[in-house]
Formats: sequence, C-alpha cells, structure tokens
Amino acid sequence: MDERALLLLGLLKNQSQHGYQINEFIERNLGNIMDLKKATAYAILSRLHEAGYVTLHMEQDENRPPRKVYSITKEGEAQFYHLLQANLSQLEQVALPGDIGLMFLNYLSPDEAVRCLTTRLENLEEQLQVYERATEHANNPGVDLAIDRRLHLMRSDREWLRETIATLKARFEEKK
Amino acid sequence: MDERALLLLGLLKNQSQHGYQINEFIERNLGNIMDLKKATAYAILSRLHEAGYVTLHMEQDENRPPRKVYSITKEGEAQFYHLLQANLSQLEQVALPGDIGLMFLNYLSPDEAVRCLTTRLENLEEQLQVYERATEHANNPGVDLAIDRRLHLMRSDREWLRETIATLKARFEEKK
DNA sequence: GGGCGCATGTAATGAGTTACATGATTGA
DNA sequence: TCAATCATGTAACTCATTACATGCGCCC
Repeated sequence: MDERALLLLGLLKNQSQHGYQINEFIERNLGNIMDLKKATAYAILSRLHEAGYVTLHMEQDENRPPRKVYSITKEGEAQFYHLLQANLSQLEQVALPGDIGLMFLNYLSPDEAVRCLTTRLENLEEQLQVYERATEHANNPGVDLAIDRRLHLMRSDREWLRETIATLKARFEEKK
Repeated sequence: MDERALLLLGLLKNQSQHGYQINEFIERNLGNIMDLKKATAYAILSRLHEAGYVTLHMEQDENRPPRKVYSITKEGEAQFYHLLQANLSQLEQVALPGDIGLMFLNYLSPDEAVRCLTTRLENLEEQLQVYERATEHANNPGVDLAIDRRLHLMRSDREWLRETIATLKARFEEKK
C-alpha cells in the first residue's frame, strides 16, 4: 500500500486533482508500470484525506457531476518525502512467482520444459517490445527512469532464459 | 495463490507430509525465495483437501500431538502439472514497487537522490551475498535454478543502479 | 433511442498477515 | 521452573479486486 500512497501523493504534489482525473492519468500513462484499479484509487484517496495528508474541496462545471478535488497538505508533503526516501533506499523484495515453477522443472520431461520456457521467452519478448515502444513517447523523465530499469531487468531475464533453454536442449540432445 | 498451491502440491508430490513438516521445510530451505506464513500454509492445505487434490490421514507418535498427513491424489497430480506448465510458460508480471520512487526521483536534490540509491545499492549487495551463500549448500537442483535466476536479476539490477548513481553524480558535479 | 463519457462510490468477496490459544513433552 | 519444540489452528484485521449502482448529458 505504501507505494500506492506514494504515487497518489506524488501526483497530487504535482497538481491538485480529482479522482477521476488521477485514474485517467494512471491508466493512460502508467498502465505499463503500475496497476492500480479505480476503486482502489478512490479508496486510498479517502484514506489519505482521513489521515490529513490531503484536503478536498468540491468543484462543479455546470451540467457535469460534482468532483472532489484533492490537494496535498504540509503533512502530506512530509509523508511524501518520507515514503519517497524509504522507497528509494529500501531494497524491495520482489516476489518472483515464476521461481516456484523453476523449482519443479525436473518434474517435466526436458522437451516439455523447453517448450514451456520457450513460450515464456516469447511472452517476455512481446512485453519487451511494449516497453521499448513506451520509452519513445514517455513524457516524464522519472517515468523514463522506471521504464529504463524495467527494460534492463527484462533483458537480463531474457538472456538468462535463453541460456537456460540452451542448457536444457543440450542435455536433451545428449540423451538421444 | 496459484503459485503457493503449486509449491505445496509439489512438496506433497515428492512425499506425503503434515503441515508442520512442510512449514519447517519452507522456512529452512525456501525462506529466501518464498515467503509463505504458517497460518497461510495450513489454510491452503485445507483448501487443497476440500478441492480433492490431497487426502489426509491422521498419525500420532505417542506423547506427541496428532498430525494431519496429506498425500497428493491423482487429481492433485493433474492440477500440479497444469499449474506447473502455466507457471513456467506465463510471464509473471513482476510488480516492482521500487519503480514508483524512481518516478519521483527528481523531487529530491541530486545528493539526496544519490544517498538514497546508494543505500539501496548497499542493501542489494548484502542480499546478493545471502543468495551467493545460499547456492553453495542448496540441496535441490530446482532450487538452485531459481536462485540462479534471482542472482542473475539482482546482479543486473546492481549494474543498473551503479550506472544510474554514476549518472546522477556526474550531473551533480556538473552543477557546481 | 442507445451507448458512451463523466464522476463517484458501495458491497461482496477473497487472500494473506498478525496475534493469539492450546496443551503436552523435553532439556537446561 | 522456564523456555523451547511439536502441531494445530481460529479470529480479527487489512488490503485489493470485482461487480454493480447512480444519473446526467452528448452524439449518432
């Protein structure tokens, strides 16, 4: 939850916004690197308000539904810096669900294993292309940095996957 | 939840076990690559039993609490293979909470940013050593594979972090 | 007239964590 | 006698997701 609050506070620090606006922004610009459902965003905004990190005032264009415009407070700014430093300093423990399968790879026949990992590799390459395209028209230098890291990690994973598949194939050939 | 079920089914495929035993094994041997709380494991075992993927029979050594020993069923084996192939083939979408901070890096002064990322680098190096030591006395070739992947990814992240810090420092010097 | 866009949510569900409860035995 | 080990869980809680509800205006 911490990083979601960080994200929302960061967006509000940039400019006061209402929930719908924030959700639109996230969906359009951060869909790749963050997934945060709309209902969740609304809920977190309420929590931030309750905690005093943001204030809200209503706004209404005529003939439009009323909006709750949130603005960051002094306490919110402090919390933002606190969360930001923590987020940057701490090593996030990345859960890699894909590792569990690897643990049991030996329960598959070599060619089944190769087939599965090859599919994984294809998916990875597809995703890589998405991110490569994303860098081209990113607006924000910070977002670029985040995507750059992702690209780096994904390319490294691709490399590892290729090597692992090659090793498996070699073992497979050997057996024949 | 899928990968947790996969893990438990995999361990039970290897040998019938009771919950406590499984929890011990996970804590001792997989603590690094998986975190699964004991209460959660017990709960998942019940769910697997309800679903018919495992059977259970009671066992009791005298003077010891009774144990619920779980054994995998034919349906459980099928489910195991199904989950395994899915887990290996699909590209897991890794949530990288650390990316959110990167998005807002420009809200910190260059030297603050460098300080945070340097701390992160130190934490990363510490973790790397833990994994490097873990490979040495791993029992299982599958676990080795999973740790090998992690090492690969973490080293790549380290490299990226170093480069990023260097770039930031350069920009910092430039300004003086 | 029907569907989309705007703007907000609530309710139900599920998954996981934390903290706690139990109760016997074993070892320092 | 005090803590740890064995072995199981339950209850309360948090967090997020899904699906649904509302209601007006605009455009085809």
